[in-house]
Amino acid sequence: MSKSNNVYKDAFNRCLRLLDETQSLPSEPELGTLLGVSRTTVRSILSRMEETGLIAWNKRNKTVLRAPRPEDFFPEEETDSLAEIIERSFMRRLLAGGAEAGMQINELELAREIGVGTTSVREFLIRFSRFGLIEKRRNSHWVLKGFTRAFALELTEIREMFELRSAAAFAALPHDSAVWADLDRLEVEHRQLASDIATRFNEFSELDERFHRLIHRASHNRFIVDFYDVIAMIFHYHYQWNKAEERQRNEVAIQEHLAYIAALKSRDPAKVDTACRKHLKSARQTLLSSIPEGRQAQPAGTLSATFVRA
Amino acid sequence: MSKSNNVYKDAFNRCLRLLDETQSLPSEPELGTLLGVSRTTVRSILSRMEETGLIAWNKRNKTVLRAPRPEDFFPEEETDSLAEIIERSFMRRLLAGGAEAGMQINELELAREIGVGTTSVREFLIRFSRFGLIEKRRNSHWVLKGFTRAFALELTEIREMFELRSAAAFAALPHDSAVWADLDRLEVEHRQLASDIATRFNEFSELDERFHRLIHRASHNRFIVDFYDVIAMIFHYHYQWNKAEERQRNEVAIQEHLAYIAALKSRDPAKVDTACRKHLKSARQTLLSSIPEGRQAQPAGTLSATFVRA
DNA sequence: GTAATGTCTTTTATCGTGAAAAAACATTTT
DNA sequence: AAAATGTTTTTTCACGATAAAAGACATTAC
Repeated sequence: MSKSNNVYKDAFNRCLRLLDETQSLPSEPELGTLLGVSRTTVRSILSRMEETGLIAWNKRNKTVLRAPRPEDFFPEEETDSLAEIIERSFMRRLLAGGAEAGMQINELELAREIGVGTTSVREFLIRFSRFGLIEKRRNSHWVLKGFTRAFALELTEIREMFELRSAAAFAALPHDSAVWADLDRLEVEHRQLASDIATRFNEFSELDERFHRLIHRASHNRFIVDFYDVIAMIFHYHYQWNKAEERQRNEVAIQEHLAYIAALKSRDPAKVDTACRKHLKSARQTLLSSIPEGRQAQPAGTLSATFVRA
Repeated sequence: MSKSNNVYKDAFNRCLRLLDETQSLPSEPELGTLLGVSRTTVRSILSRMEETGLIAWNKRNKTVLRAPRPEDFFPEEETDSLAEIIERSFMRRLLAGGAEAGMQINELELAREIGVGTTSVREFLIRFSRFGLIEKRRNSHWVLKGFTRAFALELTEIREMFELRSAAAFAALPHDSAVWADLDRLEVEHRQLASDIATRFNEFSELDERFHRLIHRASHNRFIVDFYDVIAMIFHYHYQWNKAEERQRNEVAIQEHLAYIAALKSRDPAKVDTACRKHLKSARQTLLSSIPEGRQAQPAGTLSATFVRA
């Protein structure tokens, strides 16, 4: 089957949305930059749009003929990259229960169950290993370390160390730094979300990530910045997993963020430290409360073969 | 060509060295544990040893017939795993000069030059990416970030954060913890090396790694423990690269380690902090001094095609 | 009956291959 | 001549296949 053309399909869908806004599309290189793909892919997209009567295409002229209809779009599930598919599938198994620490992970079985090649699974596992949830035995299988309380505590320990340092660095940034404008914009977004919390509370997790990434970036340290990938990944699945009291949790977090932002703007190290610690403490609490120690295993019969008892 | 049998060859060589010490070899499972390989590999080894007249093998009886000769060993270079070969080759290019930040890394070219498949190179690059020296552009090539002064500073910043915390945790460990015996043994080894420094100064880097890993382990945090892989990797190549004043540097480091060990044994947090800081400071100095900012690029003609100007 | 050996099965490591996508080069248009 | 389009080449991504190595099961030895 070689390679799926999800890059093309995803870019095509995104390009369709552009059609609503304009009468004619920009040049090929410009479209490429806009969509984040090469000109080769742009031309494939344009070809199909011409074929399906969406545009008239003649050299530099790309006139929009009609608005896109739902059936013009490629199905959502065909636009995901293999890596995303594998990650989702793997995380579902990991969080579904029955995945206890010490179990073996079978590459071949995982590949079969997801319906992909072993190479993709191997590469995924290698990439995934930096999250500290799995470990490789030399010349042999992977071992699951488990999404345990210990894991959450180790993760938050580093997070707190890194964020306190980043926040201090942030507050020390010169007045003319561009980050202050970024922070102002994020503050506005926080206030907007706070006032619409009843309907939009599920938009918080995305805002949360952008806010913390901005702060971590102030460290100017690639290891700190990169570590946020681990946190983001865990929180992403954690948010999906634990919907209990989501609205209230997010409401509290927004207020903590606003206090945190105010402290940063004061540029007073002590205030920053206090606000940061307070928020990190409740973030840790939230994460820990979602990990019931001694999670019950599923009946053996329904247990997927991906994770195998050692 | 599929898979090389380097596991077998390496284990065979190690098993040859066992022959000197005993009259007869232990059971197959026991040998497997000893050599860190499966029984399948053990049996291959025994088969060959029988064929070449090294042992007489009949079921449980594995009698040594003669001492191994140099020609019995497999050549060293055939015992390396592909990952090691690729890493060495990659690092040589990286440190050889001409590899400037921003250059593109070409998987296919790298694979061709080393003489391996692209899959192995891809997997290596994914694993290697956690060291922070390269970065992947989505759907595209890898970008070299360069072994620069900035990299060294970011690395040491994290190292210092982690080691200070680990050292404090170490000193707080209960008296009956097994680590104190480990520390005592390391202290003895340090003293021995110090007295033989003239001839054995090059053995320090291995001792250095063991010492720091022991300390980091006291953090009981997988992210801290794993991060030492990054440090170890950089120092490993750094030691190979920068041989200037190696003996004197190591002599100083040993004394700092001994002071550090004494501080740990005192279990006085303030003393530990001071000794740790002092050592980390000179370690950073050493690393930084080996990175000449604005390293000169080689003439374009001799430049390997692995790294390509963007 | 425990622990070894002997045999068979499964999994991992690596390659070559081919399609998707990017990138490079050549040509045309404004 | 700068920037677009048209064309060709190269690289990345993903797969199935195969030998090495691990692991599981069956049998034998102590």
